[in-house]
Amino acid sequence: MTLPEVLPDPAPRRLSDAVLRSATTNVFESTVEQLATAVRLGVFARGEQLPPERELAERLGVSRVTLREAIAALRDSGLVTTRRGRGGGTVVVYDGPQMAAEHPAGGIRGRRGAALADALEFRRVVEPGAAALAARRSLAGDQRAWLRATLHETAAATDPAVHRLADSRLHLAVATLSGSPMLIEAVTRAQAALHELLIAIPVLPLNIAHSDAQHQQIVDAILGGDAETARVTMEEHCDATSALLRGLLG
Amino acid sequence: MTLPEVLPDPAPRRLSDAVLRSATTNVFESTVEQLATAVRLGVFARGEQLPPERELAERLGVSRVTLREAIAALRDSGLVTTRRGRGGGTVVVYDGPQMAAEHPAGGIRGRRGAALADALEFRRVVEPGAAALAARRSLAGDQRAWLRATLHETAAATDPAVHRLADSRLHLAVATLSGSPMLIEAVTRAQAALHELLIAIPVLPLNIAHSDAQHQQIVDAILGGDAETARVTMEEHCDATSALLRGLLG
DNA sequence: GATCAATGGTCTGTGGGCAGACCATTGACG
DNA sequence: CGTCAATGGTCTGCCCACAGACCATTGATC
Repeated sequence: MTLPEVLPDPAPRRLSDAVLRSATTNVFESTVEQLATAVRLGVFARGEQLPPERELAERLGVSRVTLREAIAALRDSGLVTTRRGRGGGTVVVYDGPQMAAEHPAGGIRGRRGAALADALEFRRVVEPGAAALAARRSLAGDQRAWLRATLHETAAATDPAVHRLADSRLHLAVATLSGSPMLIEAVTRAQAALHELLIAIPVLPLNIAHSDAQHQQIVDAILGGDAETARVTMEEHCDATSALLRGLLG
Repeated sequence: MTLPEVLPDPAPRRLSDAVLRSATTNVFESTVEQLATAVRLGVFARGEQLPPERELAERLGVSRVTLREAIAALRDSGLVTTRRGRGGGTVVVYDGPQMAAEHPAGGIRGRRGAALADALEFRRVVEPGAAALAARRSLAGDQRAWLRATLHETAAATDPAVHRLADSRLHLAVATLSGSPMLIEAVTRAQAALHELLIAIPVLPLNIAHSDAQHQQIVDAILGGDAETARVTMEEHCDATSALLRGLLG
């Protein structure tokens, strides 16, 4: 009897194998996942209040009971706290990730590693695309200011954990300014999938400086309406990140 | 009292507005949607059998009862037929879309039009990305043959409805050969969103010839490992399609 | 200081979707 | 020609999620 060999999925040869996806998980878990991701990616900043339960439940297309259970899970994880009464609500207390001191020994392999490699490739397609699209838009004054402010926060962050959070926010801001809901979702999914990996990036000052320089160029290109530069620079940015992570994937 | 004015969503200024999505629909409907889309995009060819219910249910992450209800819906729509017993199963009888004789008067506006414009932009990002990625892969012999065969079917289709179906299959095949599940899903969603629009494309022989020439170039570039040409040509291909559709969006 | 609006917290009944067992039908195969 | 494996069809009990009403707490506001 041979050992059950764990292989990555073979490349599909039939469309039906490639296209049919499962994607069904229970509502509670996906709600927890979505909220936890939003908090961990810095969509809600520390100290910021979540919307009231009734409103948030409607926005997420979920019943209030389920939303409350999800929030309770976040509370148990120490991401948020909740206070009752007028002026109360649920506020974010999350501080930024615990930066990994060491790489996971031996890398990440198998199905898990394949999913991460996939996310890296996906990201390299959608983030440059979003940057180019944002550059083609005629952005309103407050949108331009918001982008500049987000860039500045990222550059100003000294603590690695804070920098990681600000970086996510910047990338999501670029996606948001593309104005394409489908692209925003795509970038969000890529960032969410990679978040745990990105935490493990070596936080050498040189890396951060290089990354911030690219951020600056990307934002300049977007504000200057130079779509091609925005795209290419974002590609290089993604490639730089990938290179740093390549070793982690075994 | 003023009329309730229907505005497109304003561009978000806060990440939470951009990132939090609802995306909750009941399992039955999304299963119907997914299967119907697969059939209409030609993922299952006419005469082809769907996998047995037990297997398909597992692949879709859905209970067999729910899957059966979804299949019943397809049957009611005349997309498939079902026979019992050994050698039985559910067979696709769908022939291809009814090509629209005329453009919808006045174009498609409002929220619906915005979603379609979004899908066009999204497609212009993910399809060229998928083509470039496919070109970078070292494809196996049968994968190369499959791509060539799919291209040939598209070029050989004379009937507009058949051509439409083959075109979808070709684009999905390119995405599949990118090897990235996230990209495959992205392209599938773009194609699904645009399918009803693409049906309305004027089927002038000149348009089809131009489209097929681009298909040929894209496939050549992928088989030749020329990622940049594959990307650029696919971008032009998407742009050409967009231009033909622009008028439909009001 | 009294009021009350805004917010989180709880309860109840209903329905959808599930797992798993079992039934019915058909044709492939010996 | 008989068997039986493969497939669709049905039934039962269970649990999750929902809608919506109601309760409890708090602090703005007057």
